[in-house]
Amino acid sequence: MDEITGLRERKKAATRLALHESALRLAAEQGPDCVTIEAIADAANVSRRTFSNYFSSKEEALFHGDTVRLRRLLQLVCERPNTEPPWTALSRAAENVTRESSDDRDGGWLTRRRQLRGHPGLAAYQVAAYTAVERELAAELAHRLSGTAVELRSRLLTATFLAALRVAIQHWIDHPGHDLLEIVRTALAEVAPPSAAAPADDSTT
Amino acid sequence: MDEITGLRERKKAATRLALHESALRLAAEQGPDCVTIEAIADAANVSRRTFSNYFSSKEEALFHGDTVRLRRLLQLVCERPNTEPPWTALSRAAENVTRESSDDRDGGWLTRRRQLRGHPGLAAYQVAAYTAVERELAAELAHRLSGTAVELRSRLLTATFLAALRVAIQHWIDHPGHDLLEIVRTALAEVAPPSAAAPADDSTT
DNA sequence: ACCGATCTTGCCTAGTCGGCAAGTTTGCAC
DNA sequence: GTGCAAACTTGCCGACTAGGCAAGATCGGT
Repeated sequence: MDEITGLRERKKAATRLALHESALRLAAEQGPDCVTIEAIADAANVSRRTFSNYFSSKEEALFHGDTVRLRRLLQLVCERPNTEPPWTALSRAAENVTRESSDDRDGGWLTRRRQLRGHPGLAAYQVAAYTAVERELAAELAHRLSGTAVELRSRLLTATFLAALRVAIQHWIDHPGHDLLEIVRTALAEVAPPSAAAPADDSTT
Repeated sequence: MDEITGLRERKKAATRLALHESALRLAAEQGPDCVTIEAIADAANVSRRTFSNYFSSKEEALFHGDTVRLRRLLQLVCERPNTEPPWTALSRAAENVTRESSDDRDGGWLTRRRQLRGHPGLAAYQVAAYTAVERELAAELAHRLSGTAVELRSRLLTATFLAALRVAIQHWIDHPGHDLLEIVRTALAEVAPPSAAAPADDSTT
């Protein structure tokens, strides 16, 4: 990708990451509602106003990680060969992004995330992160479909896929000790459309 | 159900409905961001403070209709016989709630709703309404499942079903002139798990 | 008719969101 | 290096929101 970027871009990415991690840490420690934007900004050593330059709300900062992963997922799907059937492209991309994620998650991530579990007003924002890419992902899949009602079917495929992915990750957060990749595979297989033949278990990246 | 309620309950329902409809109308007319809570409250002839007694945000008021329908859906699913396979119970309940909805929607509903289409920050709240019932619905479905990983499978089933329902309705809003019930049927059939045999087309309510 | 529960309303505080205008940092061309 | 333009940070500001609290109004049951 864009390996080398200027100093400016790197600083921006650092600030955004610092804000995101401060938000996650503080929310896990004190509860999401007790944390003010000002506290998050302070923890990241920027002004309250700068926070607003990066995120439009506490919740957006909290789920920035999810947003990044989902955009990465979209990118991976776009990079898969056009000849690949839609569901296969989705599954392979999901497996890859799952593998990638397990690398750059630090130790405290799961713990903090688990402390935010079940908070009612928060789950909404997580789902919002998923639906934000839904239309773009559906548009990409539409290229790979043929037949009637392509638009409806691509949106259904995408929505189903994202829903399964979301449930898999939530299930993993709720039940410690399982292997995320395995849960993701199980979930995707469970909701795979009949059109998608049982995927051969080769690791053709 | 609870046919006869006291005056108090009826008044509460009326104000809640008035607030909801004022919100929908004003948001469609002036754009969702330009409308203040005060304006909505004024249009419904209550104080700004009373609005907060009913809804915790503009968006919650906007999508109150969706929330009601989804809770009704949950109720219908619970009322279906326990012997019915999960996906059948879901599909039948969805068809019924769709039929019911087409009655009590006034003429301007679809028009107003279409004007809110595509607003980015708004779609998030709609999805939130769906996920609010997801866990409850999954819990009900868990009773009807057997085998391994009941929790994961019931959540997957629910998430898939709700995603399909949401996409169907959005598709109907985006593309005027189609029959909602038909779109819902098509969508549900498209994502039906292989375990659910093609449903016989009898109208056993 | 009365009382207690519940609902409405206004007041008030803390917090959020985003425009604006300095002041500062970065990228780049010379 | 120097200088300039674009982009970023920051504080200040006003409009809006969320929700606690208490006074008054309304409803339901006896």
